[in-house]
Amino acid sequence: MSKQNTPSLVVMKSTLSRLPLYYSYISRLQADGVESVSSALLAGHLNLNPVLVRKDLAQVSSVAGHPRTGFEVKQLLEDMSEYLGYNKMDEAILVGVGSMGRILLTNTKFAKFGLNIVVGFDKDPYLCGLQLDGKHILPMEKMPSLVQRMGIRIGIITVPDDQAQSVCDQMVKAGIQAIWNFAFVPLKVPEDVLVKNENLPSSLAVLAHKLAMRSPLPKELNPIIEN
Amino acid sequence: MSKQNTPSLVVMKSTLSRLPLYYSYISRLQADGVESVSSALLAGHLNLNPVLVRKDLAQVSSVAGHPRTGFEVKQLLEDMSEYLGYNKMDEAILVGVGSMGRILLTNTKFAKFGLNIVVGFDKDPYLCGLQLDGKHILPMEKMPSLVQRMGIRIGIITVPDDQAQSVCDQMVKAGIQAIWNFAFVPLKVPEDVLVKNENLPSSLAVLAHKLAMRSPLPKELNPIIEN
DNA sequence: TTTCAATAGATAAAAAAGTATCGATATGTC
DNA sequence: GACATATCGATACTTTTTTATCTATTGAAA
Repeated sequence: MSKQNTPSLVVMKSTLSRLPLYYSYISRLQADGVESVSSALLAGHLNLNPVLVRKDLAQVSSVAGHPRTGFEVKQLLEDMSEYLGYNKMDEAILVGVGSMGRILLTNTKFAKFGLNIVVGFDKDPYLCGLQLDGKHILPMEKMPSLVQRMGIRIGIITVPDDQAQSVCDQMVKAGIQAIWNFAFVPLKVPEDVLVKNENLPSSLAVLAHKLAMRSPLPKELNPIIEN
Repeated sequence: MSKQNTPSLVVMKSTLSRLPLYYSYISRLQADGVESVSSALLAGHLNLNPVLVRKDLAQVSSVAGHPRTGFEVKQLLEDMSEYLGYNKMDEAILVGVGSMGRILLTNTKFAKFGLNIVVGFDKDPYLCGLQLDGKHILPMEKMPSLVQRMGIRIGIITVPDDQAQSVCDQMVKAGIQAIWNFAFVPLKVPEDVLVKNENLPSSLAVLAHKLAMRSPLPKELNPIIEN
């Protein structure tokens, strides 16, 4: 679907979560010198329905795909990059420089996905002042002013569960508009603040339950792949 | 809904992913001495629709909720525990004792959720032989025999992306039936192997896109909370 | 040049997930 | 003891997401 066909301006959340997968795979294709890609190929590789992939691509591609060859890799990557905001970097702060916080803070891969975690905060005085791969760790007190001064909109919470709500409140007060929450507690936020929870127990529940269901009946024969 | 009303034996995946949230919250209630809980209370706390919560609970609760008071906390926790398999521990191995691997390997919280990561594997000879919080780290070569000997069915992949498929293949060959994949690559597996992907870029895409949409139009007024 | 298989795009159907509504029923209040 | 009300359970409905089907078009091979 090219833009003139009035694509639905509202993107499906599910589409959105698949796009990075497409992007990642197509990037690798490009690195291998491949110049065009079909939805069938993508679907096959990602265990998805080809029609679903086609519809997803239609949402983001600025040009129609060519019958018989598919989509041009270069153009498609540009469109997806644009669409996902991988070009214009979003800046974020992170609170809680524990083990998980460190992983996120020092993971260089986020830059590729348009996220720049500019600094980490922690209440531990022994951590404050240190740097991890060039990322400063500052005391919590400095959070509000930095957020405001830099106009930062995204906050990442990687503190222990029992401190998450308090940190969340401080973030909101400082002006943070979107929170990526790695603590396994629901956060209470004002209506205009966005929260995305990352929770492993939920994922695990799905996996474990399916595995448990498996034993009695051999069931279906298609590979079951969950994102 | 009590069991006699022929509850749909197929559980919604979405229900399954919410159950741990209920469980966690209700556990805290119990710790506070609360003895019964209503779907409205749960819903309010978790930003969900009360009807949705009620339907979820109906799937797992062995007894009907009481009008006016809701569900008995003790019984409900037992039912959920049973349902989610938090009682009977699943054993798992983990491959890739890097930063992420270490978090999972040493996180004591998984035990509460019915997962026991018994050992970590790594190809780095300097890591092998060490222990992390009592969890041994062994060389990859020992993986197949251990998996077979202990009848382990779950494998966790926390290696760099470019090694994930290879590790996956080895796991499958060893007899692993379900894989929890923390690498950001799709895994090719036989049709009878279960894969659950954990991918941060997908989550990020949803968050970032919603945030981007936010700026132009102030839009809705309800808090937007994603799991 | 003609034929043909692969592919996109569009539309329709189905499945999954979530929401609204209503009557029934305990529980506490008057 | 009657009544008001919070809550459940069931049904019906809506929305979202996925899948199926059909047509047109294109590029490559015969």
